[in-house]
Amino acid sequence: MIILANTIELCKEDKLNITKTFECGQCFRWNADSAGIYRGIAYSHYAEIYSEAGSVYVTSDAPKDFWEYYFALDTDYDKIDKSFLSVDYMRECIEYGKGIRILRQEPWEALCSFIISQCNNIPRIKNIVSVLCRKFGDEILPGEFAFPGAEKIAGLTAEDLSPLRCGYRAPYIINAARAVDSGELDLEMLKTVSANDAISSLMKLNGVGLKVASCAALYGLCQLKTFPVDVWMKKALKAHFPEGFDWHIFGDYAGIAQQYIFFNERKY
DNA sequence: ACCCAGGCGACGA
DNA sequence: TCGTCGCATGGG
Repeated sequence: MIILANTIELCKEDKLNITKTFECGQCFRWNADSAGIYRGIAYSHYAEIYSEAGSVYVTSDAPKDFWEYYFALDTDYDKIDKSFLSVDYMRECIEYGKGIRILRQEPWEALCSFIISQCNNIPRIKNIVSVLCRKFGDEILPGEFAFPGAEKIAGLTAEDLSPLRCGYRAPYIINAARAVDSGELDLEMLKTVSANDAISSLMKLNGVGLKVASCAALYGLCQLKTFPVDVWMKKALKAHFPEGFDWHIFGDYAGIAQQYIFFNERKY
């Protein structure tokens, strides 16, 4: 039995749709039960989150401020959405994805998760991340494990990760953890530089190319200008946008446009 | 048996 | 700069 401190009303559900936000492919640690209650852990805070009667409620031991930060509730999505409407196709994407918010995930967790994501499918990514946490993360509540920090993974070998069954990605994970742990790669600092510089720094890691670096920057470094292009985005760009379309037209919040397009293409 | 999955890096042209 | 291929693993 898990005892949590308190339940808060976080915001109205027109501002935050938890199903879309958790299922749009940006995170791998939140799962709903049959009643639609999401359980997961962010920055070592376990939470239960649900929507009811027009509001989103959070039960956790973390203050409201923390969840406002995590869900980026200070960001004006209505205004940003409007800025995308110069591109015709965005109207249907925004309509379908309304209520998605780009989470401010823990930087190392985002980087590590998206290294795992390469050439993989979402259920298996979630499974590998789950085993990683259960095997190497701190048990913050009975049966609930935090994402293991880079300092923890840095002390392991690729063989130690064999229970994950993550194949050739294991050495990439170890190498990235060591770079972060040693300070050679300063993820907090990369929040403060340009999106392009952040991506370039991430791409110095073995096994981190443009796509993984873009996802780590967008989801873990608050770099909303980055626009990850994967197979789904390539498909979407080909099908719904003119030849030679340049996504930079979406400006400083291109990453949010990307999420709408991606979600509309995959149709969760 | 094949093919693919929110890719990457090495290689050859 | 471009296409091609191997890389582990598991599911359809």
